[in-house]
Amino acid sequence: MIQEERRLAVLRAIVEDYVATEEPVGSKALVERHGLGVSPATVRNDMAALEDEGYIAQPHTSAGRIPTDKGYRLFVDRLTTVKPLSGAERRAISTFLEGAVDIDDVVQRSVRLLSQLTRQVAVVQYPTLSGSTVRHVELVVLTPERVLVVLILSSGRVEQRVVELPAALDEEALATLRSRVLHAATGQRIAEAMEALATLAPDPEELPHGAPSPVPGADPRSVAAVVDVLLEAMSDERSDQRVAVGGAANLARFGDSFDTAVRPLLEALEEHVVLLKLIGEAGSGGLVTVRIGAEGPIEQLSSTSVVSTGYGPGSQSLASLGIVGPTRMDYPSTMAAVRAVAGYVSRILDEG
Amino acid sequence: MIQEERRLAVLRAIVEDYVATEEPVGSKALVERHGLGVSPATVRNDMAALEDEGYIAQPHTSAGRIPTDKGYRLFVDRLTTVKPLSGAERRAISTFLEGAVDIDDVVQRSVRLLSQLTRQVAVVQYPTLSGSTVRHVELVVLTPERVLVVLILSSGRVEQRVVELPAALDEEALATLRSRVLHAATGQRIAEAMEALATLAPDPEELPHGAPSPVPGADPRSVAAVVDVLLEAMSDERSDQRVAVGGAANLARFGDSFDTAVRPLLEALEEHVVLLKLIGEAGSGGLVTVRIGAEGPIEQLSSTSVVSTGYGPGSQSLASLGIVGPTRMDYPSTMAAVRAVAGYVSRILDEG
DNA sequence: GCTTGGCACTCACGACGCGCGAGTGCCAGT
DNA sequence: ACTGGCACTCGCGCGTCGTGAGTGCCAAGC
Repeated sequence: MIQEERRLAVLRAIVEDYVATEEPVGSKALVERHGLGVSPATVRNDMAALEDEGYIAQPHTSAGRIPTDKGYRLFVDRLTTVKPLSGAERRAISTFLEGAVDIDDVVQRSVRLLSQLTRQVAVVQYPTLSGSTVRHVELVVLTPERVLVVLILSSGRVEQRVVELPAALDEEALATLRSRVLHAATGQRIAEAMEALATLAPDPEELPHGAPSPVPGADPRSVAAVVDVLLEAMSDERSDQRVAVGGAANLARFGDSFDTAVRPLLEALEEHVVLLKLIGEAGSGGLVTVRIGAEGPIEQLSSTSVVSTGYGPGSQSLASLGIVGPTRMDYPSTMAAVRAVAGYVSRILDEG
Repeated sequence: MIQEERRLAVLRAIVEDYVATEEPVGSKALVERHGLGVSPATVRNDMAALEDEGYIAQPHTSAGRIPTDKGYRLFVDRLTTVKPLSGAERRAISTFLEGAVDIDDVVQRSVRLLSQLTRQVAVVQYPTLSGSTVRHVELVVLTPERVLVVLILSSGRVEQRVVELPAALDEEALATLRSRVLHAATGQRIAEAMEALATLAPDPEELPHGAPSPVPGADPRSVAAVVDVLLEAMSDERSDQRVAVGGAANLARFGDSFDTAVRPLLEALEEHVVLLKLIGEAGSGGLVTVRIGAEGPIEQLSSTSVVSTGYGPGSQSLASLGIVGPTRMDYPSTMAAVRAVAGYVSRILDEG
């Protein structure tokens, strides 16, 4: 075995041992637990070299070594062997997700599943609207002045709003409005649907005097109210940033460093926008992104890692899901779990 | 001042000081910080008496005293002076809740608000279905074999499900079904609506042979599918136990006793059923329930207190909301905040 | 030139001991 | 019934010290 090769083996062993024991690992323990076939002294030399290159560090002089962020990075990039999930795990995933009744349920189950599989804090973004198309729009009369607007998207998401009409619409006018809206929106992508809808309720100032109303027989103010609500629902401002979080109890396993690690993370978990930044920008199609320590966008979370990926029907990536945990985590298993859950969820979205 | 009276004053002072400083409070500090008008020695005698009766305890010999659960109980029952919210707080509550667009939004905003006002972990139950009535049911055709069922309740909640029909329904059959369903359910309370709906899709075995179908022209299997979904949506199994949680970051302020207090609480926060048991059984109509320490139903949470109350439109109590925190908390302010938020939310539900 | 055994060195950690001081309980005096 | 005085208790912080895991380096060996 060549030197360079063994050094990497040593690094891998250090990472694995440290992840398992949570304690700095020394040269002697290393050769005992892994069949390296060399003496502790040799390992010590390798460790000194690895330390020079910045892959490992010692918390204080004459203690064992722990991997640095750079060390974890190398480990993840070059030293991980794919660690397939057990059959039981795969079965658990599929049966657990099969039972979901709607998209919200899928997301909630995924969060739970992910946090249990990885024993970390799981974060799942609700599918974004922007990528999907409008499948159906329905207007339901509640009272003459109140209409329920239902928006159904190809992602499976259903948004509903109640609109207070400034002026009552009779059945006929409503039927006209319904058909115009359906014609404008159905089958379109969100952005296109929004443009088309906007023409139904033009700004009165811009309309040439005496020009025919886009929706004959209906009070323009009521039409505008309905359209506004639809546009608002589509503008994904709210839905875009919805995330589900689960497994916060796993934070208890951080054990040490409550203030430096757990507290900022707890705070971040409440800020959904921040969470999205964390797990966003994820690869898709089986590509799992790993962000180690300070590589992430948030300074306070420099002692945590993020493992995330995109998911969505087909091969598109409508949203992200992932986990947040200590840099000291079992990357191979975690990455496998994240990838598997994303895969199953994507498949379910395909079917829905 | 009579003895008995002063003893209570001493207990109140101990509670207030301990809540403020988080440290055992001694006799000398007491007379200095509160104008008790007696000497430390006298206070010591009173403290000894209070300790005999079980209201206070010392963590170890010759340390200051801290209130026991029994002490907090007496404090809450007899010694709290109503502590009205500041004008700024009242304004913050109302403007923050005004902006809500639907019932989910109201709940989420309430959680956030509560956790910020009290600096504790806030829990808000989504309004229960059982107390409310059916306002509207709509059937929307997606494809000939798929129908979207929308259920709108007086509580403002909207449930929607997609039904796969075993056999296609034509427009006419669907119209018939729609009118029958509306007739059976609209305006009824949930339980009544469920009974009425059940008659629309009777068990074929029980139906006398040749009897007319309740919904002529529609395939009974498809009718059954739609009715089943409606029944399921109404059976509140899912909605009943939905809760929103917020302010977990405030757990960081527990400081000491991570394992005994924070960990079990974190675990409980994930179990919505457990949470409901915690904040449930709450008084309504301005009555705030306080559960101190081991008074609660959950053994592991014996060092936490729960302050909760019911809320809902009118004076009914559709659901509960409250906070969970250390037994050492500022009860007067917390109770005021919980009561105020419940009041505002109830009023918003009235208007909706 | 890598590897290995040997050896002196370092330093975190837990145990032990000690003095301080806040706080108590009790008693005698008013 | 309250108060001042006084002896007593005991947790806490602090410095000391021994232990042992682990290191770095060197000289010998393959």
